[in-house]
Amino acid sequence: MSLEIPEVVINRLPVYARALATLHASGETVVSSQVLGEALDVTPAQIRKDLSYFGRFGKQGRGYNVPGLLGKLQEILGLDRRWKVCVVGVGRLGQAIVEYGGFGPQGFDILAAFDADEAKVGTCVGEVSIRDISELQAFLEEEHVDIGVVAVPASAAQMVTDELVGAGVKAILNYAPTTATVPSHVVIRHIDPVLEMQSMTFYLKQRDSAALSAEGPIVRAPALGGRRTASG
Amino acid sequence: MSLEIPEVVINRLPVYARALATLHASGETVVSSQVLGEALDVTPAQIRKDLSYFGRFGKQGRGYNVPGLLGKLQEILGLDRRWKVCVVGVGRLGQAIVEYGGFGPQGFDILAAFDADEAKVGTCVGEVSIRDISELQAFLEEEHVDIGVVAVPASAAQMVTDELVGAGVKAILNYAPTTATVPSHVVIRHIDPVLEMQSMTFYLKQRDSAALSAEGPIVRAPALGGRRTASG
DNA sequence: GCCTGTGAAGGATTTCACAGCC
DNA sequence: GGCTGTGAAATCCTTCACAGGC
Repeated sequence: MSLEIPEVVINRLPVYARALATLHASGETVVSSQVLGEALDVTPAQIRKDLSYFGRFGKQGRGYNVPGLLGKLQEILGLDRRWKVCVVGVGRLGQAIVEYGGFGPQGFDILAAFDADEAKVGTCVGEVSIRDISELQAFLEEEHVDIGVVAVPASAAQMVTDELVGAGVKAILNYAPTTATVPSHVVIRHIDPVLEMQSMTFYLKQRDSAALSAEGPIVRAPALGGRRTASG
Repeated sequence: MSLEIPEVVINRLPVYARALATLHASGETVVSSQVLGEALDVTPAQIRKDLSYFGRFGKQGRGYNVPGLLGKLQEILGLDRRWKVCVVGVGRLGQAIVEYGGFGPQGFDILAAFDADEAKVGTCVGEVSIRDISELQAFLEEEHVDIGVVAVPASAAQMVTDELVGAGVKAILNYAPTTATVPSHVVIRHIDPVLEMQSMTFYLKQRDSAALSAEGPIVRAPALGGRRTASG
């Protein structure tokens, strides 16, 4: 056992899981790789190959049991438990993240938020209290926080990231518009709508100029958005 | 001429451009692929190869001229002009997007926002007025909107996406937690922090269980966040 | 000496195509 | 007949390594 699993495969699993949850909610009990693939713009072969890294979940002639496969994927991804999250930076963006109701139902608990602004410290955003950034390290270690969310200005992002890593956080979601780097034993993902737009304009530009001339590079068609992603 | 350019390459260009802008702002005038790569966690060979799709921008023995390469990348990506954006859905998320100040300085003008809620129509978020969703099609065609941002509930995302595509929008940034699909002549990117977290937990789980047993699949180390989609 | 640009090599990922089973 | 699971083939992407130029 113990095959090497490509990261691209891991990134697609939550997408499959989400689609299965939707099917499940609407009462579907079986789905084929064909049908699932059409909904997600992925080839059926890719879905089957991806799943085959982890086991044999389907039935020939029928397809996959929806709740069954959903459960397996949740188990594989570690979504059958809850994870501790903290947010660093409570500006507009950080506030929106803390107030966004989408993390809790998916198993991610935002335990606390941190900021350097004295005026904010001690207040709350929703249920989450804002603490002084100087307490970050101690809190992370005491609470065994799993995921750190970075929502500070670009200029502070690497420093905050280093602090999170220093305190043993193993996964970071970076909303700051800069590339923070981490040691190889830590996972980091970047969310940046501007970068997404800036790569799309390349294709918009192609199309524009194609109307006028036959110049410019030819371009392959994209699939499965972003990162991504990659985004993405 | 006219080589096929991989999408992964296009997705990295904005990352390079952003790093160059930062270097430029701090007064640097030249940079080598080595140094740029260290800052971004990308191999120097990859940077050189990526750039080589578009031309020869460096000087042997020295590296790249920072403002020069930055300008070239902006030109390649179409960032030397402004783009028209509209936002569909003005809930909490849509509001945060419209109020976020980061798009304007990068050349993206949010012209309008649309919502189905009668109570919101006619009001403003910052400088942007909220219009009735029924006016979407007419507005898009009249204003030649380039990019549509989807910030509606998952259940409405595909319908809104189809409307955008139907009115000729060629690029879509989807914030809804669902996979909307588009015809191949349209580009779409998805932004979903929950999916990003859900793929990171896979690695967190690995680490946890690795401490207890030698079981579970071995995993390859990731690089360059997101996008992954990015995804991003 | 240092660094780019790039063919060629090596690896990774996707797709094909079909045996096997329901 | 329909569909999975999977080796093999094909494609795509990254890395190597070095010629060429500053």
